[in-house]
Amino acid sequence: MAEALFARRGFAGVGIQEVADAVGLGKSSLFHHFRSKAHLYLAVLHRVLARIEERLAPALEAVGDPAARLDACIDALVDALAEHPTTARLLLRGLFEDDDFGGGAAQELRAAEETLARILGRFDRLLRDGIEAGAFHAVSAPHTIQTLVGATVYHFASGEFGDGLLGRPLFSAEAVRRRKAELKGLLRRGLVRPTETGGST
Amino acid sequence: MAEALFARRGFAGVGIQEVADAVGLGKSSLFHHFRSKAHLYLAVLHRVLARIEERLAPALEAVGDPAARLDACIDALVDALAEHPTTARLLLRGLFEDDDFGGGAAQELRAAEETLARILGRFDRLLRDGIEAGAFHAVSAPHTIQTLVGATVYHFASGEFGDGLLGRPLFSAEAVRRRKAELKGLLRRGLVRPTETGGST
DNA sequence: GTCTATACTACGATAGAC
DNA sequence: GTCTATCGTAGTATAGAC
Repeated sequence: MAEALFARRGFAGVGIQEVADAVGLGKSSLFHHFRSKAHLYLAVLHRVLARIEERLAPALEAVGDPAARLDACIDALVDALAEHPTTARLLLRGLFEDDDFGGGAAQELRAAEETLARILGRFDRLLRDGIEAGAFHAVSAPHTIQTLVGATVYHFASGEFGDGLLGRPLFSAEAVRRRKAELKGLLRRGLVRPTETGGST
Repeated sequence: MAEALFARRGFAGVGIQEVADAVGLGKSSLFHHFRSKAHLYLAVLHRVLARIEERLAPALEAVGDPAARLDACIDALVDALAEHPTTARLLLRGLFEDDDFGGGAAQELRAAEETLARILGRFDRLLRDGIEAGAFHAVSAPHTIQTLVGATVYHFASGEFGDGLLGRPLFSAEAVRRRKAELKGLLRRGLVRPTETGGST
């Protein structure tokens, strides 16, 4: 699959030939389905973003206690990223990489950017609502989003390095479960304001 | 500088020609200083890692209250990453990217990996010491390191995306100052255990 | 230590047969 | 819709003059 190749080595690091071999076609056949390499790459990226958005939608649209909503979002995001080892890497590349797509695929680029903006806009609203309601500490929403992205997307994109650090595969069921627990624990203590009724001690 | 080029577009995305033009030399002259493109890239990466280690050393070697040491490390790490816009991007690539350096530059690759391991080993010890001393909550040290890396390295590597999210340049003095404050606040509440004397409320 | 020239390969992309 | 063949460019790397 082209997705795995681009996730591992990025837009510039993968050749059309390689993709063609992986899907069992000739180079030229790929150009019949995608006008250029940039179109192919952006189509793959957008598909990943759409999948994330779909997985996150229920949790992001839920109503109720902000802290509970946040927990649900963390669970959904981690589940979405842990589903395929390629997802986080591709997403991380889309976030920080500054490839030159030549302007020919401007429409596909904007489609991906808009999907990303929709997802982040909902996270932003969740955080701001929670702060306004007094459920969260008065943090900066953008900075918290960045921390959240780093703690999830980067984590599952860290590949062999992450495996070595954890001492076990990043995508093992145990490591995924632990990631959720660690992250929710940190946020519950660090972001959620203690309620009046019943201290934690 | 080659550092800026590799930071922006990665190992595969930059050509020797481009680097040569940037430093005002001919292509062939570069091969006189570096045996191959991989050697050049890894030399750049290692230099960045060494710079980080140098900047972090004082904070990591300090003694005293674990919470204060952690704060000092956050400050030092953010300062190091904020010094040049290329540092975090190059570092992030080194962490998650899986380029094929052809095995010819195995020695340079190991040198970079060892420097990275030294830095992370010290962070690991700081966290474990703090947990053992009862100053930190009983979190997973590797997971916390991943969160920390994501919250710092990813953040300063996020480029235009981060600029847009924050509404101001990532590397502006105000944004850097805010990053430190947000991060230290999250960790003080989320990682550091409240002391017996004097609750926060 | 830097240059020109070149070898050789791979790249993205196109044309046209089937 | 897939193929073979090919174009033009750019890639890494080497050889050898200065």
